[in-house]
Amino acid sequence: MKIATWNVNSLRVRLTQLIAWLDRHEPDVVCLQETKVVDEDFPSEELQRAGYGVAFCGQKTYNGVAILSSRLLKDVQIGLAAPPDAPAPKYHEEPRLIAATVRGVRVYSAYVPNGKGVNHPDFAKKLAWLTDLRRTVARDVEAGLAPKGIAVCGDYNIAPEARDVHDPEAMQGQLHFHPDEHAALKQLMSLGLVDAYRLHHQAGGDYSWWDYRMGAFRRNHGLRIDLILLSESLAERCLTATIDRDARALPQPSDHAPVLAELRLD
DNA sequence: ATGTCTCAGGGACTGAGA
Repeated sequence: MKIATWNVNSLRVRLTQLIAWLDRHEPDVVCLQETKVVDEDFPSEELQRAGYGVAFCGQKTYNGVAILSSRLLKDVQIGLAAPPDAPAPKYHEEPRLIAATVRGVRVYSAYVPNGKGVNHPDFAKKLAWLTDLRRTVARDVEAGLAPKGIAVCGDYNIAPEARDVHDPEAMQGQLHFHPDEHAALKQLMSLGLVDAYRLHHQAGGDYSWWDYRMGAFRRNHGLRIDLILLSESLAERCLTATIDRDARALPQPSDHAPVLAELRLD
Protein backbone atom coordinates (compact mmCIF):
# COMPACT_ATOMS: atom_id res chain seq x y z
CA MET A 1 0.00 0.00 0.00
CA LYS A 2 1.42 3.31 -1.12
CA ILE A 3 0.57 6.15 1.23
CA ALA A 4 1.28 9.85 0.65
CA THR A 5 0.90 13.18 2.41
CA TRP A 6 0.85 16.55 0.69
CA ASN A 7 0.07 20.06 1.84
CA VAL A 8 -1.39 21.30 -1.45
CA ASN A 9 -1.92 24.94 -0.42
CA SER A 10 -5.39 25.16 -1.99
CA LEU A 11 -6.93 22.05 -3.52
CA ARG A 12 -8.82 24.01 -6.16
CA VAL A 13 -5.70 25.76 -7.43
CA ARG A 14 -3.75 22.49 -7.42
CA LEU A 15 -6.46 20.07 -8.60
CA THR A 16 -5.17 19.50 -12.14
CA GLN A 17 -1.65 19.06 -10.80
CA LEU A 18 -2.86 16.68 -8.08
CA ILE A 19 -4.79 14.48 -10.51
CA ALA A 20 -1.77 14.26 -12.84
CA TRP A 21 0.34 13.37 -9.80
CA LEU A 22 -2.13 10.63 -8.78
CA ASP A 23 -1.98 9.16 -12.28
CA ARG A 24 1.81 9.17 -12.19
CA HIS A 25 2.43 7.78 -8.70
CA GLU A 26 -0.73 5.69 -8.17
CA PRO A 27 -0.80 6.01 -4.38
CA ASP A 28 -3.49 4.01 -2.56
CA VAL A 29 -3.99 6.63 0.14
CA VAL A 30 -3.31 10.37 0.02
CA CYS A 31 -3.55 12.73 2.99
CA LEU A 32 -4.06 16.36 1.99
CA GLN A 33 -3.67 19.52 4.04
CA GLU A 34 -4.56 23.17 3.47
CA THR A 35 -7.31 22.27 1.05
CA LYS A 36 -8.86 25.71 1.72
CA VAL A 37 -12.21 24.63 0.35
CA VAL A 38 -15.64 24.42 1.98
CA ASP A 39 -17.25 20.97 1.92
CA GLU A 40 -19.92 21.97 -0.66
CA ASP A 41 -17.17 22.84 -3.14
CA PHE A 42 -14.90 19.84 -2.50
CA PRO A 43 -14.03 18.32 -5.92
CA SER A 44 -15.36 14.85 -5.05
CA GLU A 45 -16.48 13.98 -8.58
CA GLU A 46 -13.14 14.79 -10.20
CA LEU A 47 -11.28 12.72 -7.60
CA GLN A 48 -13.75 9.83 -7.88
CA ARG A 49 -13.20 9.85 -11.64
CA ALA A 50 -9.47 9.56 -10.87
CA GLY A 51 -10.26 6.42 -8.86
CA TYR A 52 -10.44 7.71 -5.29
CA GLY A 53 -12.98 7.74 -2.52
CA VAL A 54 -12.81 10.88 -0.42
CA ALA A 55 -13.21 11.99 3.18
CA PHE A 56 -12.81 15.68 3.93
CA CYS A 57 -13.51 18.61 6.19
CA GLY A 58 -12.81 22.18 5.20
CA GLN A 59 -13.57 25.83 5.65
CA LYS A 60 -13.28 29.05 3.70
CA THR A 61 -9.77 30.42 3.09
CA TYR A 62 -7.82 28.52 5.76
CA ASN A 63 -6.94 24.99 6.85
CA GLY A 64 -8.91 22.00 5.56
CA VAL A 65 -7.80 18.35 5.41
CA ALA A 66 -8.79 15.31 3.39
CA ILE A 67 -8.01 11.65 2.81
CA LEU A 68 -8.24 10.11 -0.66
CA SER A 69 -8.22 6.34 -1.02
CA SER A 70 -8.51 3.82 -3.81
CA ARG A 71 -9.68 1.34 -1.14
CA LEU A 72 -12.68 1.57 1.16
CA LEU A 73 -12.47 4.32 3.80
CA LYS A 74 -13.95 3.07 7.07
CA ASP A 75 -14.73 4.79 10.38
CA VAL A 76 -14.10 8.33 9.16
CA GLN A 77 -13.67 10.71 12.07
CA ILE A 78 -13.25 14.45 11.95
CA GLY A 79 -11.40 16.47 14.57
CA LEU A 80 -9.59 15.90 17.85
CA ALA A 81 -10.80 14.01 20.90
CA ALA A 82 -11.89 16.45 23.59
CA PRO A 83 -9.75 16.64 26.73
CA PRO A 84 -11.17 14.60 29.62
CA ASP A 85 -13.49 16.47 32.02
CA ALA A 86 -13.17 19.71 30.08
CA PRO A 87 -15.02 21.33 27.18
CA ALA A 88 -13.18 21.17 23.86
CA PRO A 89 -11.06 24.30 23.39
CA LYS A 90 -11.81 26.67 20.53
CA TYR A 91 -8.92 25.40 18.42
CA HIS A 92 -10.82 22.13 18.10
CA GLU A 93 -13.21 23.91 15.75
CA GLU A 94 -10.63 24.38 13.00
CA PRO A 95 -10.63 21.66 10.31
CA ARG A 96 -7.14 20.31 10.90
CA LEU A 97 -7.62 16.59 11.44
CA ILE A 98 -9.40 13.76 9.69
CA ALA A 99 -8.92 10.03 10.20
CA ALA A 100 -10.09 6.87 8.49
CA THR A 101 -9.23 3.18 8.50
CA VAL A 102 -8.03 1.69 5.21
CA ARG A 103 -7.14 -2.02 4.99
CA GLY A 104 -7.00 -2.08 8.78
CA VAL A 105 -4.54 0.82 8.97
CA ARG A 106 -5.68 3.90 10.88
CA VAL A 107 -4.65 6.86 8.71
CA TYR A 108 -4.60 10.47 9.96
CA SER A 109 -4.29 13.59 7.87
CA ALA A 110 -3.08 16.29 10.26
CA TYR A 111 -2.46 19.96 9.71
CA VAL A 112 -0.68 21.02 12.89
CA PRO A 113 -1.17 24.73 13.71
CA ASN A 114 1.72 26.90 12.56
CA GLY A 115 1.96 28.70 15.91
CA LYS A 116 2.86 32.04 14.30
CA GLY A 117 5.83 32.71 16.60
CA VAL A 118 7.40 31.23 19.72
CA ASN A 119 6.14 34.18 21.80
CA HIS A 120 2.72 34.32 20.15
CA PRO A 121 -0.32 33.01 22.09
CA ASP A 122 -0.94 30.57 19.22
CA PHE A 123 2.33 28.80 20.01
CA ALA A 124 0.84 27.32 23.19
CA LYS A 125 -2.20 26.26 21.15
CA LYS A 126 0.10 24.45 18.74
CA LEU A 127 1.61 22.46 21.61
CA ALA A 128 -1.83 21.75 23.09
CA TRP A 129 -3.07 20.64 19.68
CA LEU A 130 -0.31 18.04 19.56
CA THR A 131 -1.24 16.82 23.05
CA ASP A 132 -4.82 16.43 21.87
CA LEU A 133 -3.65 14.62 18.72
CA ARG A 134 -1.80 12.13 20.91
CA ARG A 135 -4.95 11.56 22.96
CA THR A 136 -7.02 11.11 19.80
CA VAL A 137 -4.68 8.47 18.37
CA ALA A 138 -4.49 6.63 21.71
CA ARG A 139 -8.28 6.65 22.00
CA ASP A 140 -8.73 5.24 18.48
CA VAL A 141 -6.25 2.44 19.13
CA GLU A 142 -8.10 1.56 22.36
CA ALA A 143 -11.36 1.53 20.41
CA GLY A 144 -9.93 -1.06 18.01
CA LEU A 145 -9.93 1.22 14.97
CA ALA A 146 -6.32 0.37 14.07
CA PRO A 147 -6.06 -3.45 13.84
CA LYS A 148 -3.14 -3.34 11.37
CA GLY A 149 -1.36 -0.24 12.67
CA ILE A 150 -1.23 3.54 12.53
CA ALA A 151 0.01 6.11 10.02
CA VAL A 152 -0.11 9.69 11.33
CA CYS A 153 0.59 11.81 8.26
CA GLY A 154 0.67 15.50 7.67
CA ASP A 155 2.17 18.93 7.92
CA TYR A 156 3.58 19.02 11.45
CA ASN A 157 5.06 22.50 11.13
CA ILE A 158 7.98 21.05 13.13
CA ALA A 159 11.36 19.97 11.81
CA PRO A 160 12.36 17.06 14.07
CA GLU A 161 16.16 17.33 14.00
CA ALA A 162 19.10 19.55 12.99
CA ARG A 163 19.51 17.57 9.77
CA ASP A 164 15.94 18.54 8.86
CA VAL A 165 16.68 22.30 8.63
CA HIS A 166 19.01 24.10 6.25
CA ASP A 167 20.54 26.36 8.92
CA PRO A 168 20.30 24.70 12.36
CA GLU A 169 22.21 27.48 14.14
CA ALA A 170 19.96 30.23 12.84
CA MET A 171 16.88 28.08 13.55
CA GLN A 172 17.80 27.29 17.16
CA GLY A 173 14.85 28.16 19.38
CA GLN A 174 12.85 29.49 16.41
CA LEU A 175 9.37 28.49 15.21
CA HIS A 176 9.41 25.01 13.61
CA PHE A 177 12.58 24.12 15.54
CA HIS A 178 11.90 24.97 19.19
CA PRO A 179 12.60 22.63 22.14
CA ASP A 180 8.94 22.79 23.19
CA GLU A 181 7.86 21.68 19.72
CA HIS A 182 10.40 18.87 19.79
CA ALA A 183 9.11 17.76 23.20
CA ALA A 184 5.50 17.74 21.95
CA LEU A 185 6.47 15.73 18.86
CA LYS A 186 8.43 13.30 21.03
CA GLN A 187 5.38 12.86 23.26
CA LEU A 188 3.27 11.96 20.23
CA MET A 189 5.94 9.56 18.95
CA SER A 190 6.15 7.90 22.37
CA LEU A 191 2.98 6.07 21.29
CA GLY A 192 5.47 3.94 19.36
CA LEU A 193 5.60 5.94 16.14
CA VAL A 194 8.65 6.25 13.91
CA ASP A 195 9.47 8.67 11.10
CA ALA A 196 9.14 6.66 7.88
CA TYR A 197 11.57 8.85 5.96
CA ARG A 198 14.34 8.29 8.49
CA LEU A 199 13.99 4.53 8.19
CA HIS A 200 15.49 4.84 4.73
CA HIS A 201 17.51 8.08 4.61
CA GLN A 202 20.07 9.40 7.08
CA ALA A 203 21.53 12.40 5.27
CA GLY A 204 20.61 16.00 6.00
CA GLY A 205 19.47 18.46 3.33
CA ASP A 206 16.30 16.58 2.40
CA TYR A 207 13.32 18.89 2.90
CA SER A 208 9.58 18.91 2.24
CA TRP A 209 8.88 22.64 2.43
CA TRP A 210 10.58 25.67 0.94
CA ASP A 211 9.41 29.27 1.36
CA TYR A 212 8.07 30.79 -1.84
CA ARG A 213 10.25 33.83 -1.17
CA MET A 214 13.96 34.51 -1.62
CA GLY A 215 14.54 31.68 -4.10
CA ALA A 216 14.42 29.25 -1.20
CA PHE A 217 13.74 26.17 -3.36
CA ARG A 218 16.50 26.98 -5.85
CA ARG A 219 18.94 27.40 -2.95
CA ASN A 220 17.50 24.37 -1.10
CA HIS A 221 16.75 26.50 1.95
CA GLY A 222 14.02 24.30 3.32
CA LEU A 223 12.63 22.36 6.25
CA ARG A 224 11.47 18.77 6.55
CA ILE A 225 8.17 19.35 8.32
CA ASP A 226 5.87 16.93 6.46
CA LEU A 227 6.03 13.53 8.07
CA ILE A 228 4.61 10.04 7.84
CA LEU A 229 4.77 8.53 11.33
CA LEU A 230 4.26 4.76 11.46
CA SER A 231 3.54 2.39 14.30
CA GLU A 232 6.13 -0.33 14.80
CA SER A 233 4.22 -3.05 12.94
CA LEU A 234 4.04 -0.82 9.85
CA ALA A 235 7.60 0.48 10.18
CA GLU A 236 8.74 -3.12 9.83
CA ARG A 237 6.76 -3.30 6.62
CA CYS A 238 7.90 0.03 5.19
CA LEU A 239 9.76 -0.72 1.96
CA THR A 240 10.52 2.83 0.78
CA ALA A 241 10.00 6.44 1.80
CA THR A 242 10.54 9.36 -0.55
CA ILE A 243 10.01 13.08 -0.95
CA ASP A 244 8.88 14.04 -4.44
CA ARG A 245 10.94 17.19 -5.01
CA ASP A 246 9.88 17.16 -8.66
CA ALA A 247 6.37 18.23 -7.67
CA ARG A 248 7.86 21.32 -5.98
CA ALA A 249 9.79 22.18 -9.16
CA LEU A 250 6.69 22.31 -11.38
CA PRO A 251 5.18 25.64 -12.45
CA GLN A 252 2.74 27.04 -9.85
CA PRO A 253 3.75 24.55 -7.17
CA SER A 254 2.56 24.24 -3.62
CA ASP A 255 5.27 25.37 -1.20
CA HIS A 256 5.31 21.74 0.07
CA ALA A 257 6.45 18.60 -1.71
CA PRO A 258 4.56 15.31 -1.31
CA VAL A 259 6.01 12.60 0.96
CA LEU A 260 5.43 8.93 0.12
CA ALA A 261 5.85 5.62 1.92
CA GLU A 262 5.35 2.13 0.54
CA LEU A 263 4.03 -0.50 2.96
CA ARG A 264 3.93 -4.24 2.42
CA LEU A 265 0.58 -5.37 3.81
CA ASP A 266 -0.70 -8.95 3.84
C1' DA B 1 14.25 41.54 8.02
C1' DT B 2 10.93 38.96 3.98
C1' DG B 3 11.82 39.76 -2.42
C1' DT B 4 5.72 34.83 -2.80
C1' DC B 5 1.46 32.69 -3.05
C1' DT B 6 -3.57 32.13 -1.89
C1' DC B 7 -7.93 33.86 -0.55
C1' DA B 8 -11.75 37.22 0.53
C1' DG B 9 -14.04 41.36 -0.06
C1' DG B 10 -15.61 43.83 -3.60
C1' DG B 11 -15.16 45.09 -8.01
C1' DA B 12 -8.54 47.69 -7.66
C1' DC B 13 -6.02 46.71 -4.37
C1' DT B 14 -5.21 45.51 0.49
C1' DG B 15 -4.59 42.55 4.50
C1' DA B 16 -4.11 38.05 6.63
C1' DG B 17 -1.86 33.77 6.99
C1' DA B 18 1.76 30.90 5.96
